[in-house]
Amino acid sequence: MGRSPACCEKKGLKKGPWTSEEDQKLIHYIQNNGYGNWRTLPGNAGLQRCGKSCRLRWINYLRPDIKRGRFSFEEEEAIIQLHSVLGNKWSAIAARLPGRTDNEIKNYWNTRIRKKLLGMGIDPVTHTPRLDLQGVSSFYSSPHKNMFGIQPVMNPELLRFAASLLSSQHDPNRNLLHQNGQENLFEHPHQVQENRLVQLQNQDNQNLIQGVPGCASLNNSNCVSLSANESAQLMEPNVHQLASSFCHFDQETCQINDWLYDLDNFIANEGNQQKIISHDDSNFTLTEFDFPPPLSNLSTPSSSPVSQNPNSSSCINGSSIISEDEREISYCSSFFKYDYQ
DNA sequence: AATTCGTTCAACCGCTTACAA
DNA sequence: CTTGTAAGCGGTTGAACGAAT
Repeated sequence: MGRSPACCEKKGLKKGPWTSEEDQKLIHYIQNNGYGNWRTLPGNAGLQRCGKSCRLRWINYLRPDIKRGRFSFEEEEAIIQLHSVLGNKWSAIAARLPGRTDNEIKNYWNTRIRKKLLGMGIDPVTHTPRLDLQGVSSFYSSPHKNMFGIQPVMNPELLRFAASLLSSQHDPNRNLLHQNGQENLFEHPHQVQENRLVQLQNQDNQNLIQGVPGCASLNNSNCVSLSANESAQLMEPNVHQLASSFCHFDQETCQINDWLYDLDNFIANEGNQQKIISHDDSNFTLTEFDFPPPLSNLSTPSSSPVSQNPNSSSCINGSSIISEDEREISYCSSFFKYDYQ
């Protein structure tokens, strides 16, 4: 492919912070002429900058529709959810957060959210509990505040469950998951093509649980079971799983109020599939979605607002973070349910 | 008051992608 | 099909700032 633009290598062009005079020149020029050609823009606008620098300055700072200031809690939550699906696709994430730039989100992720997740024992890359940490499970299940003064924010049972599933991937002999039955259970208005319900038997999952640090409390519980094939599918190493990490955090009282519904989900993305392990009062549910087109084909800039409703479903596909079109694309051809009680 | 350390974020750099010739 | 160019993207850097010592 081609090299980077030669304009960046030209000598005599100014680098570094922009002055207000330069800003005014750029704003004035774009307001009158638009920004069709960044290469020729600097010369036409009377700026001693390369087009790349002008573009960046406009997009990240001068654009009139930029929302500046602190990220709201809803925005932060949206970033985490979107990152769990899209990874470091900052521009794709920014496209779903009106008024925020990719650069701003990237910075915010690297300086705040990433540290927060690490502090809570969550791998910010995979969004899974960091199993390398000793006693991570007890960390989550502790009724006390952790070292950061924040109460555990995730459903500890869900964490254990996800940790169990994760751990089983390393040992094919630990196929404790057993498919028990099927039935149609779910019919979504968006043309679900194939529904599947798998009731999971109560099984002795000692081996599985013992393989997970801190999961002893699940001994004798009724662990779910997948077929070997399905288990292997779910446990692909490249699966991204979201241990959705934020909750109702009352900034005034500095207390965790309750589980967000969002917090009871792990979301796994694998190729064109998304798997969500969710939890309600008595059941864990594994939901599997097919994405006919790859994620990269999901629409770009959407003006759909970020959900402001804390009660909205955490299912990424079902939230308003993703546009109706995308939602339609995302809805699945198959639906698995694994009960865990 | 001076220095050190940590954090933030604007800007840069290098690479990839898209597209036209 | 190949090549060159512009635009876009993500990782990284470093100046500025505030807090801690």
